[in-house]
Amino acid sequence: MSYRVLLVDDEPDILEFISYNLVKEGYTVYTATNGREAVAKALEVRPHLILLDVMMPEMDGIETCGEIRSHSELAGTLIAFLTARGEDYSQIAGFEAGADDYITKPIRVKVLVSRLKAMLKRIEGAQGGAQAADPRSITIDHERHLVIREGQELVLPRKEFNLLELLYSKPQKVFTRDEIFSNVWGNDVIVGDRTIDVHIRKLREKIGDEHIVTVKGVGYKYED
Amino acid sequence: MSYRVLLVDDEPDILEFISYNLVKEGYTVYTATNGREAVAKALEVRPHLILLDVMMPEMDGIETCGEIRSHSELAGTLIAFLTARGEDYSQIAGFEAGADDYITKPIRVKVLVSRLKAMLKRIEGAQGGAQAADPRSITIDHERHLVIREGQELVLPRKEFNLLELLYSKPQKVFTRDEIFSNVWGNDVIVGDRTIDVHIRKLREKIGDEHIVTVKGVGYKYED
DNA sequence: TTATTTGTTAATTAAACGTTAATTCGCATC
DNA sequence: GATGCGAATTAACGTTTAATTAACAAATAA
Repeated sequence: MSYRVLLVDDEPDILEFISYNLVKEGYTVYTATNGREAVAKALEVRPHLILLDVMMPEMDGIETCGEIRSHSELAGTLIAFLTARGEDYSQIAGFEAGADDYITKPIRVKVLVSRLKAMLKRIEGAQGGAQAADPRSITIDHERHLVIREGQELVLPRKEFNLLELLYSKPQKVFTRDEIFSNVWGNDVIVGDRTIDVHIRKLREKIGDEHIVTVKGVGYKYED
Repeated sequence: MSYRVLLVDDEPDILEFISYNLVKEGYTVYTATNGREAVAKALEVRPHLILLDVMMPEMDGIETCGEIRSHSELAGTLIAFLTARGEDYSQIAGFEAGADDYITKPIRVKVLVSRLKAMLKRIEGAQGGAQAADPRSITIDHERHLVIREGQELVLPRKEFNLLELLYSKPQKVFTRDEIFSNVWGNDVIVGDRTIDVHIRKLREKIGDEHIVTVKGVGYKYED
């Protein structure tokens, strides 16, 4: 299931720009061009996250935020403010009003997306799947020597399992090839270069490409 | 600008709980799970305030506090102790060690936040905003092989990463081309003159021109 | 100015990694 | 001790990305 994001800005250009990029990232995007519309739409589509421009005619972002927060049906909805750099005061006011994050224009797509991801990750744990949340993507059952992915039990061959175990032991940490060799194969075994690649490939096939990231010239790491 | 708080506790759950709440309050939160990590992180991010669990394995809070106080760069950093109610005060000797406040678990979020606010208010007046130096505008995460700039994670190719690592290791020090060559390329590799320039250029592109300064006829240096 | 050093861009070369299929290994079974 | 079989490894080649060079522009110190 993809996350629903409600985008609120009075500038159609910005709306389109952000929308385009978020859709490309796999989000389901809804839009509104003013505060009232935003509240209505939020009640309708129950977005996981609302991206709210601070500066809007009539009902500004802060006010809209307050409005949204006053609806208990929307509790747990993340709100992030969009604002031009320099509107510093709004940061304070924004958090006060109940914002979860604060993003400055001009918008760098990558920054935006990574911030959204970080926010959404939070609710993943917090709400236990109530309305948002992808399930924790994979877990390892060491005892039964199983990998569980989307509720499904996978049996991995020994080397693949050990490799995954290692990477998974420290998500985000980049393991060099040497580290991988000495941990999975042992220091005295000499195997060719492609051996790791092939195992990585098989792992990716089974647990999903997105989880194992190559850092060229350095090594590999596991990501959720 | 939001205040930077460094949270130190060996319990991930507590770390997450407090962190979540402080972030919600608008603080920028950094974490560490032991004393050594805490000191390193403190030097890196220059927090306004450090929230330190007293009971930790290996290097306890008191010891960590002493360590921090011994770094003159961290003068003016506020330190608050976290401790379970009932722990023997005399044993703790927290204030002795240079603590600014003392907060007992179980933690009530509102209490915690108001105490932090009160403490931070003190430095606001006292140092007129010139308090704890700004953190480095970029940080290097060796483990994840990432450079973080304005909250944004950058992935650098190996040579660029190594080059930045070197310059960053001693900000302000001018590294000669020879030093750079022998450290980043090794003594036996021979590459052309422009190679460094090109890498410098790419680095500048990614982390911002202002950080890498040319000292003509001598070399390059990193500045914050 | 002029020589020297550095900056910039694009083109080239080199490394690292991905992929597939074929081969070898270890081990259980006949 | 032959055979079957999945796992592990190697081999060969393709692809991608990084590193280097080359050629020239710009800046700077003598």
